Amino acid sequence: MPFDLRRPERAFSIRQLCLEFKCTPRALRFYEDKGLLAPARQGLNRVYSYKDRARLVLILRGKRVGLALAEIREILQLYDKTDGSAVQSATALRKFKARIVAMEQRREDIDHAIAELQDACGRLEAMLAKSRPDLLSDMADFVPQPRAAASPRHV
Amino acid sequence: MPFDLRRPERAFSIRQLCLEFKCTPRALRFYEDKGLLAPARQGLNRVYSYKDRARLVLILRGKRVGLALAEIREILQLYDKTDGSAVQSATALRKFKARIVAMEQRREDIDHAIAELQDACGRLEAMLAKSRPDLLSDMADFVPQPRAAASPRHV
DNA sequence: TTCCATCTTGACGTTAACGTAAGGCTGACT
DNA sequence: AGTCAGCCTTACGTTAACGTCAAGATGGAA
Repeated sequence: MPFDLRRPERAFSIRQLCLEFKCTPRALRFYEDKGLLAPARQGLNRVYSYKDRARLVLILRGKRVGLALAEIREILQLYDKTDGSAVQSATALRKFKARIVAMEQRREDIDHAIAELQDACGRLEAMLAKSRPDLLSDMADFVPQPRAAASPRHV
Repeated sequence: MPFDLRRPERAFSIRQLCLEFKCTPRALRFYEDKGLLAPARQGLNRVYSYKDRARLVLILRGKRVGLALAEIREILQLYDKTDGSAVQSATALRKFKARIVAMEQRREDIDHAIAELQDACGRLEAMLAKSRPDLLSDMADFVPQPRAAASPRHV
């Protein structure tokens, strides 16, 4: 037992993370190549810490919301530099705020899209309810919100 | 006056749409190539109707929320087939609902991301308020909403 | 008529984000 | 000792979404 196994979950192999997050070793190495991750090494093998794992969570979430790896890296670097000089922190703060604005814009896009899809669903259901109600029977439908709750408060 | 100019805004040249939506002619032709748009022609030239313009709005929004063109096309085709057979409509309905679920997942991702960024902002601002309050003066800050109860400090 | 801007259709180039195959190290079994 | 799984690096291939010429049609202004 070469290493601390009392808390075996404090370190992860590349395979473990890949299984957990449904991605491939190639992807993780690629992120490393691009400067988004920097796992420790045990010989040649990569050893991912909890911090690395947390970064990976951020990376994958960033990807899901449509950010490019370069943008995600920049955000992660801002996090890293949070304890730098005051001027650096001020710069970081500005960029964070810009990011937030952009994100909220995307959220509105998503709300629009959802509203439109729900609208289409509503029309389709109304149509089918008249013509072929039998086809509606096995649908796992939660009724689309009574229309009032589109996107009430902008956080 | 070759065409109806009493409502000049009912038809658009490729350039007009590009200016309005900040994209390039190449992009619009590309979308056409991929089956997302099908503008009319006047000779060789493309003439975009209001319906085409509406489709473009959907396309661009889809892009912003991270959908691939192929996915957007599928959604647009579902809209188109809404008036097809009942069975087709039922299929469309199912797919719409799946889309909605996926979209709501993305919305949660975005909410997470925003929350994290705001948390980082909060910490940075607190830090700067103590060390260099002068650097905070010119920031266009709306204070990040009081949130639920301050910020529960689990990373 | 000539010229220019704006449109068109190819066709090849580019970037991002990996996939995939080739060849090699290394520790654990058998 | 062999071999096998799992990791490594290197390097070329692939897909999406366009960008970027090149070469030609066209309609209006000088």
